[in-house]
Amino acid sequence: MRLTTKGRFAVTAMIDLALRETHGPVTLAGISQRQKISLSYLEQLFGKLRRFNIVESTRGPGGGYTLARKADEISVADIIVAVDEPLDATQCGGKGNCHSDEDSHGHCMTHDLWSSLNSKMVEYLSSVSLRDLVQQQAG
Amino acid sequence: MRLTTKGRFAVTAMIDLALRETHGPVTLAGISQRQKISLSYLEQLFGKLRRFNIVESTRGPGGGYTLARKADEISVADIIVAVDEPLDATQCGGKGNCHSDEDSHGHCMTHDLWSSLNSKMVEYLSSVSLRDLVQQQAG
DNA sequence: TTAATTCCTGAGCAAATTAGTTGGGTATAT
DNA sequence: ATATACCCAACTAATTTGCTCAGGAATTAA
Repeated sequence: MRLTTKGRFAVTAMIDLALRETHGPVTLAGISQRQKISLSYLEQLFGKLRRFNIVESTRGPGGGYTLARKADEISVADIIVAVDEPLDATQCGGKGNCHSDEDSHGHCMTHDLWSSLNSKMVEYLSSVSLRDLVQQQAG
Repeated sequence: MRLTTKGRFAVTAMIDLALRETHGPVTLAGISQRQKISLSYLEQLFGKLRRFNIVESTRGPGGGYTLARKADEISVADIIVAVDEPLDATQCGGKGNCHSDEDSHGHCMTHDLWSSLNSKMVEYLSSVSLRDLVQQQAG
C-alpha cells in the first residue's frame, strides 16, 4: 500500500461527499471548489472509485456522486487502494522464486517481511471507516 | 508520513544490517549485493539515516555501518521519517489560516483530519521496532 | 428539440519524486 | 602507499503526480 498525497486527495474528497450526500448527489465541481482540487483530477479519481464500487454516479442536471454503501462500510483502505497504484512490495514480483538473499529460505527476505508489514498497514486503515472520519470532522 | 518503495528499501536495508551487525560493521557494498539495491542509492539513504542518528559509520577497511542504538529502540517510523520527504498533509502548509472550506471552523477541513490520520499512522509504525522485524524474519 | 448540466474518457504535459550514475573526495587499516 | 570504505554533489532517466485540453454521452428542464 502506497501512501501519498493522491490518497489524501481521494480521502478528503470522499469526506466532503459523505458530509453532503444527504441532500442528494454531490457534484465534482462543488468538491473541486470547496477542496481546491482540479475538476479533471477529481474526475480521474472518481472514475477509479466508481470502478471499485465505492461511489455511484448520476448524470445530468441535479446529478453527481453518492456513496455506493454506507459510510461505516467504506474504509480508508478501500479508498486508497482504489486510487493508488499498487506498491510492488516484493522484488520478485510476488512469485516467491527469488534466491538472491543469502539468508533466504527459498525466497527473498523482503518477501515475507514487507508483505506482512504491508498487510498490517492495510489492516489498520481498514479499521478506520469514512464514518469515523466524518464524525471526527463534525465533532 | 509518506509510504513508498523508498521507505521499503530503507527498512529492508536496515533489517539486513541488524541481522549482521553482530559480526562488526556491515558494508553498503554487501547490502547492495544481497538486497539488490544500487550502492549509490544506499549511500544516499544511509547518509540520511546517519544524520538522524539511526546508524553510525566507521571508515576504512573493516568499516561499515552499525546501529546507533539497540534494534528494539529503532522503529519503522524512525527509518521512514528519516529517508522520506515529509508529506505536506495540509493545503495551507500547516499555518491553519485557510478559510476556503464552507464547513470550516477557522481552518481547512483537511487540516485536522489528515494530520490526525497521519499521526495515527506514525503511532502505529512507531510501535513496530526493527527488532520485531528481525525476529519475524528469523522465525 | 434545444440547451444546460454533469458524468465520462483519453491524450498530452509540467512538476516532483524515485532510483541510479558518475566522478570525485576523505578517513583508516594493513 | 594502497586498498577499503564512507562521504558528497551534480547530473540523468523513469515513474508518479497533478493538471489542462478537448471532446463525447446521458439526463433534465425549458
